[in-house]
Amino acid sequence: MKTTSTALLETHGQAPEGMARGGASVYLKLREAIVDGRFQPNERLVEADLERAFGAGRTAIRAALVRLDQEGLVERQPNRGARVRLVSDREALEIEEVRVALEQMLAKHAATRIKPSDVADLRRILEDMTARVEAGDPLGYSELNARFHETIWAIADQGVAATLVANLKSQSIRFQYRTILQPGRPDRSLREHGLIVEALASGDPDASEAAMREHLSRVVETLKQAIARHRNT
Amino acid sequence: MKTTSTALLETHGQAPEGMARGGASVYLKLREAIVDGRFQPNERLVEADLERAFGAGRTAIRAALVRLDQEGLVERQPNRGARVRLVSDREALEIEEVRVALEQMLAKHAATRIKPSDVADLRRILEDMTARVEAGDPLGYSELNARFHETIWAIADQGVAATLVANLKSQSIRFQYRTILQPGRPDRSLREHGLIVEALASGDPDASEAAMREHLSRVVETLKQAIARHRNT
DNA sequence: GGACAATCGATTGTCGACAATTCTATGCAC
DNA sequence: GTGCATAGAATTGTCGACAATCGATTGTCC
Repeated sequence: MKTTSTALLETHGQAPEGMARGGASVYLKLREAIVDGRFQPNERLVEADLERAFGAGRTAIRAALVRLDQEGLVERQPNRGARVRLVSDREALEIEEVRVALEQMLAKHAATRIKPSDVADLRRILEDMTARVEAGDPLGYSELNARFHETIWAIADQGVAATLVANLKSQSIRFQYRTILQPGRPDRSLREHGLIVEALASGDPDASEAAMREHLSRVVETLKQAIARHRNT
Repeated sequence: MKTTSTALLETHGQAPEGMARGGASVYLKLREAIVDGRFQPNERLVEADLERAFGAGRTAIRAALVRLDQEGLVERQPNRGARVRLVSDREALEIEEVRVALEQMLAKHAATRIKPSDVADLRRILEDMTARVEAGDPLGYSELNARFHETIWAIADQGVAATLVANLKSQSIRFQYRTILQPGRPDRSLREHGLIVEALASGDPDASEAAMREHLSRVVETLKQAIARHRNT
């Protein structure tokens, strides 16, 4: 299950040239492994192990770790190695708050640029989401949910904001199921997404921004409750 | 003229341990040099040269470049070295749009946490800003303007958002004078800042958010015009 | 003289070895 | 057994050397 398209991450990393030969992008492989959960939070990332695991030299591993550290997915302490960074409940909430702000803005811009074919795309995704809810498939729903939002980012054509929000998402991915698994949440979520599509389709920036704000504010609220129930700061 | 406090940048970089010995943080020194404009946009950053300039080993230089690349201040092309990244007019606008979204959100949160002493701090800065405008000192004004906003970030206590907005600012620092140097802009800017302080002082989140939005929207508008006049995409 | 190929210098990429540091386990005193 | 110092292993940090690549210059052919 590839969780996020890597396209947005390469905005200013090494260019995605034709072939990813040799140890060209250990970075991407390591990144995917972390985001997909193949490494646990706080798990140590020993360079020698990674060397064997990815068949790359230590130089490449080292560079990848520096990058991922700067990106916030990995935490490096001098002379003490690197670990998968554990994002706290508190920080997950902060991230979600930022997401609200950015996605609002993206929705506003999307409204001014949306084309009929884009509306069709969104409606199609919405239909699929409905099907998944009815099928009781939260995993599939989550996947489509991600695609829904990514589609809006693409329409907005604001590369800077899109990159940021994508990065934030990979950091907080561990928390994504805490919201959608709440009772009654899928149905409400679905309605909210519907309202977003309608607002966008009408081409009204303010309405679209408001609809997105409404939706994500509820997500934050749900997450807050889920975390309060779960306990630990 | 140190342009930005480095505190926010070390959120998850190497820890700012007691002594910055040897080549401990070539990263910070290089970063400062770039942000302060001691390297021109698009200027090549040859590792051997930097080695001599900073008295550090190539390993450290290399790590710093990787970090700065990930951060967006430097652009590295495989086998072709690193350059200071040139952010286009288009991208500067995108960055400013993101800043609007983030600072709105920060203002909203600041309103719910602000203490009387914070209000006093802001008012004091505002007075200094007024003095600089009257003295016709745009450089000093710009400096205080930065401090004004940073103070609000601190009050909001949203580390994630604050870090992002600080990073964005260092990327677009080259554009900061294009807005403030517009005729009539300082006076209007001053009034807008005054309204922000009042809204924050009243503790009203929505009013604070609105005031910040109003202010930064005008900044965006001004920048748009300045760029249109300046020509090049 | 201009287009193209070959060569050379400059620069980056990678590897291996060693130094420095941290972590673990062992031994010892009490 | 507990606390503490010490030795050894594991791991990271740094350096130097060499290979690979790129850019520019030179040389050659037409």
